[in-house]
Amino acid sequence: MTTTSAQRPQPLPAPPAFLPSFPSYHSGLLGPLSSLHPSGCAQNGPLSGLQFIFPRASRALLCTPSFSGLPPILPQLQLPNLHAVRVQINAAVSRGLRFESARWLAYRRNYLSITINVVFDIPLSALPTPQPSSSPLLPRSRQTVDNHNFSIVLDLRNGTQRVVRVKFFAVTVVAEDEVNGRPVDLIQHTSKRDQGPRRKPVVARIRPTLSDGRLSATPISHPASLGAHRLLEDFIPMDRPASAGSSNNVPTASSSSPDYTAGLDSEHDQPPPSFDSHLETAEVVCFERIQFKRATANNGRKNTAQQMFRVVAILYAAVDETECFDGVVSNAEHGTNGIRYLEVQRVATGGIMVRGRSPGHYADRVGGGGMIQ
DNA sequence: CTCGACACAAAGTC
DNA sequence: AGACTTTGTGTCGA
Repeated sequence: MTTTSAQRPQPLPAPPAFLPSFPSYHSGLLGPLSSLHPSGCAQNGPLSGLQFIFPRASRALLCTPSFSGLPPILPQLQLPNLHAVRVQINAAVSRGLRFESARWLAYRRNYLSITINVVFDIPLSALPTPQPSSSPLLPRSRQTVDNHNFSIVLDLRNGTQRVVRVKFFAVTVVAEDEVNGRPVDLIQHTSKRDQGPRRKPVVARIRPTLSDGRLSATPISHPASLGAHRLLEDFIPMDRPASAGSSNNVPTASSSSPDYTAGLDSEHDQPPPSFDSHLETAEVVCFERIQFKRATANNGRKNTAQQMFRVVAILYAAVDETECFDGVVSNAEHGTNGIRYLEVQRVATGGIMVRGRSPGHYADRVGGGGMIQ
């Protein structure tokens, strides 16, 4: 049976037309400020878990759940002069979620876009030389970490500590069960969707920006702005060096490169961690074409526990693996070329209900959202 | 029931 | 304006 336009439900409804009347923030680190980003994106939220981004020009109003973080436990990030660094991860689900019946709702087969940037809160007076003078015309909030060395204080098994130099920073996005924290697979498609490979979101290098005690001055920007590193076609294999001419605009995945397209195709193998091998780093990383691999259980069923997932953005500090051999490291990933990724901080959304079937399946149910079984 | 695959069609882009 | 691309989702079989 063919699908007619009359049968085909409308795409995602317009996000809520109301706006929060007061500003609030991504994490507890932030102070009060309503800001206008250089990109032209003002940002407010959350209001009852809502966060709004107002993109430049005529793009539709975006709507994202707010991400919140727990205080980092270990390791501690610091400057060479031992000045501690506060970290803020700004993350947004800039596409793919609806807010319906007072909860966030996703469809397993619809794409999510997740945008991340990272701000280090450091008094500029605490920065050792060289000061970030390479960009004197940029606002302070746009200055990056490039000219500075950061270190991680690593606890060792013998009870002492070691200061380990950070080679670079990286972020990734994962999902988990809201209640028990068990991992929930995310998959990333290429533009070929079903015809192309699928795999876990990569661990992508990122260049944090610096804030002089004004973390909220650098909100997340829309991925279309600021030259965000858009991980659209980012299917470069872990061990293949990035070519100098590689471009994110050129699809790199194809059926002729099967060696790195296995990804999640095998249900029997746990997919290995994937690491973005781009030498280029960006201040904003956007993971696009992300899907939940499975739906939540008991969607809308009465008298059953509604399972919820959450999206988690993680910041890693990449260090030399040889310096971690006797370290007490709980959350870390092994990279390639002797790199170890130590988790610095993570932020997560609240619960998201993920529907596994088409919207039409739910449309004629009571309340438009509940499966009554 | 769930999930992957195939398919159609609307909207966006070139 | 038309072709092509992208993506939401209807449907079906395993």
